[in-house]
Amino acid sequence: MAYKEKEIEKIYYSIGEVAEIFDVAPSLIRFWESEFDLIQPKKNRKGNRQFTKEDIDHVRTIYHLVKEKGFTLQGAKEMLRNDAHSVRDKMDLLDSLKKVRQFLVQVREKL
Amino acid sequence: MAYKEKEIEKIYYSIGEVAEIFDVAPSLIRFWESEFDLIQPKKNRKGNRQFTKEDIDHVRTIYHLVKEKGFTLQGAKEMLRNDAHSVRDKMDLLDSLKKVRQFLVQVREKL
DNA sequence: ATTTCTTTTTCTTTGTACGCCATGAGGGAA
DNA sequence: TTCCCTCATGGCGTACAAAGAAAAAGAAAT
Repeated sequence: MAYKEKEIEKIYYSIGEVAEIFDVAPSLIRFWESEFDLIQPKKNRKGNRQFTKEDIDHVRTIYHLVKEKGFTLQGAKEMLRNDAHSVRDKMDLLDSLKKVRQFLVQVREKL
Repeated sequence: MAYKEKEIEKIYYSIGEVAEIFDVAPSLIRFWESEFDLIQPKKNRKGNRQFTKEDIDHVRTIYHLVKEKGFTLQGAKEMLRNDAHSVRDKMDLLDSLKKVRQFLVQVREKL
């Protein structure tokens, strides 16, 4: 299982691999990179992008805002202006609040 | 000041007045009405839209999500799926959280 | 007060600019 | 062959804006 171990511990991921993770085209990853400062993968001397897990997590944040939450690119940029790291957590908190409210509404309806 | 009193207590507002409030074109208000169930102003028998203050507040919610927060129309619709009333409040809470975090980061930097 | 003319506001339908990518050319490295 | 690069161009749908017609509201004159 040495190979598998190596896979798990892989440091860099190609743009094709990243694209596959999110089921999007590589061109979209490149486009987002051109739009968002948050995405800045290293490039080897050949020019190929090398994504770390952290880079991929940044892509995940963009994906979350744009594809799941429905922000425009401009809106996503605004969201990222202050705090890039915890935006996803806060959006999830927002969802939690909505769920809590939903629950309370149901409780009230029972009374 | 009877006239002014009457103005203040006005019940219905025209689409032009509503558009002016948000500094947008009347056509945009009509378009939003066609897109969002939340906006459903009464129409007189001539067909002219008559917006109550509550209707205007619904427009304000759409404006907030689309023009200030940067949601796509689809994203805004998703936000409104569960709870139309308190979305604005929650988004403001989100902003508050961001401000609190910003403050804490600054405090940490001082140490 | 009423008629006439002009401007404003509204309506629905149709048109369109731009955001958000996708595709293609032309090429390099493994 | 396959995956990657840059740069240019293409294209589809979103998000409105414009066009055209009709009604209403002023304004001027009688």
